[in-house]
Amino acid sequence: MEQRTYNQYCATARTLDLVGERWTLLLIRELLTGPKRFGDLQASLRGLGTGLLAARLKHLEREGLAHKITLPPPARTPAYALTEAGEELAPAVLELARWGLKWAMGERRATETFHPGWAVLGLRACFDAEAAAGLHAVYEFRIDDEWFHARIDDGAIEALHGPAQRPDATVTISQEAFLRLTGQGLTLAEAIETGAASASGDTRALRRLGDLFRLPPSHARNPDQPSS
Amino acid sequence: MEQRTYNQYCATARTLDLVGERWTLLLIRELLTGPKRFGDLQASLRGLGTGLLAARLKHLEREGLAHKITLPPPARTPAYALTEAGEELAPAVLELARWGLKWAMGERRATETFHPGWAVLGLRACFDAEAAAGLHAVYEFRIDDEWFHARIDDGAIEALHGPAQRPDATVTISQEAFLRLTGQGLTLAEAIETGAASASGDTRALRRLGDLFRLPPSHARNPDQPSS
DNA sequence: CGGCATCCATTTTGATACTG
DNA sequence: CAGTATCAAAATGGATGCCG
Repeated sequence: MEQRTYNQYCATARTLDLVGERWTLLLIRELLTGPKRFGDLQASLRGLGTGLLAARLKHLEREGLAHKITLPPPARTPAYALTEAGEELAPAVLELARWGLKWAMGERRATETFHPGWAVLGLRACFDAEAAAGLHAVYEFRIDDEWFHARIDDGAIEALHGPAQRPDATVTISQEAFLRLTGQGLTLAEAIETGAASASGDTRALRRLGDLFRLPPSHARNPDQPSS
Repeated sequence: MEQRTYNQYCATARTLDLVGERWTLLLIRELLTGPKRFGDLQASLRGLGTGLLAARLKHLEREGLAHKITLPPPARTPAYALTEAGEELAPAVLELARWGLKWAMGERRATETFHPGWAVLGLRACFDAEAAAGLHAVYEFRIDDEWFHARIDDGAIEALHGPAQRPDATVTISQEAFLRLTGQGLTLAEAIETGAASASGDTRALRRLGDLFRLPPSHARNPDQPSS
């Protein structure tokens, strides 16, 4: 299958031939925060059946965007990770995310699922390199039972699933509060005050955390309905 | 219709709900070089039928990404143009293009169509803002019977379909030669030497032209087949 | 748990014919 | 031209069932 192509000698069209089918870019989004297991991928992507997921993963493997790995001990379980080519789709995915933050985000709809990893990728989309000048710090985020870490090195950020080895600071927060943190005006300081979050570790690193991310001004027009 | 949604409270997924369907991003790509008429859009997108094209345009209108306009006199014919929200998809589309230039371009396949407008957008994707420091110039490109112009203002570039009002320099070139110019190592100077292109106008502006665009090193793995 | 195969109802698409 | 109507082919989704 998968013979459907735009048949255009155009870089955009060629890219969309590879990653433009339904679910594919969301699969890549999932893998951008680190390797994931088959079941975890499916759990994150409601509506994507096992058959189509297997087909999409095979496609990504065949095209050299992802590969099957065995997680390091003690896990030793199969998982999927991005190749270099796959990782390099990050700028494109983050641009789509930035556009969505500005033009399409609004309120969460009742039918919509949410996973903290998406917001962690949102951190990357909102990262302000200038604001991070001179900063070298590793933050750990514990959101309900999912842990993430972000490593900031000057103007660069890396945001991955899983605990940090040696975090400079740790933030523990409920998924619900984290959602408001990234999606709305709630600041980390406010979340801590109200008890929705708690933080520990290097105080200087924590003070800078709030300034590292900059949400684009929202111009979303239809915040509540899928608009037909 | 159009009720199919990922139902995820995620900026990337929301964006793909709006522009992730087949043809939609290519439609936006077409409009990024300026307003286009229904028929011209269809001519650029082989395989897209009139029915689907009409549906996609309606969708873009409903979502506020494009709108129907009447071309200024003497044309006075209907066309479609991007709104501000639509224009702002340019960074995402250009990132997809940059990825494609690096990882998916290779040789042109026998079945593939090509339109100069795509390469003009490629100029934007390859534009090197640093190299354009201090430059303010308008270039006109005449590629077979299609004319384009690029306005460079320091680190900014604008690349649109249609003639320039007052170009500083004009380059006339065959579509075939233009293709090699952007897709391969051929330089403008070489093209002019071999007679494939001719240039006129401000000499200083023309001399800088060749340095304004930087192709990413190609890592394309399967240059010739749609790979199943 | 990971992953493929199968069957089936529903959508989406592609191609073409047709109308103002 | 611009756009609708129509229909066949393909992709999707959902539910299983199976096998290591």
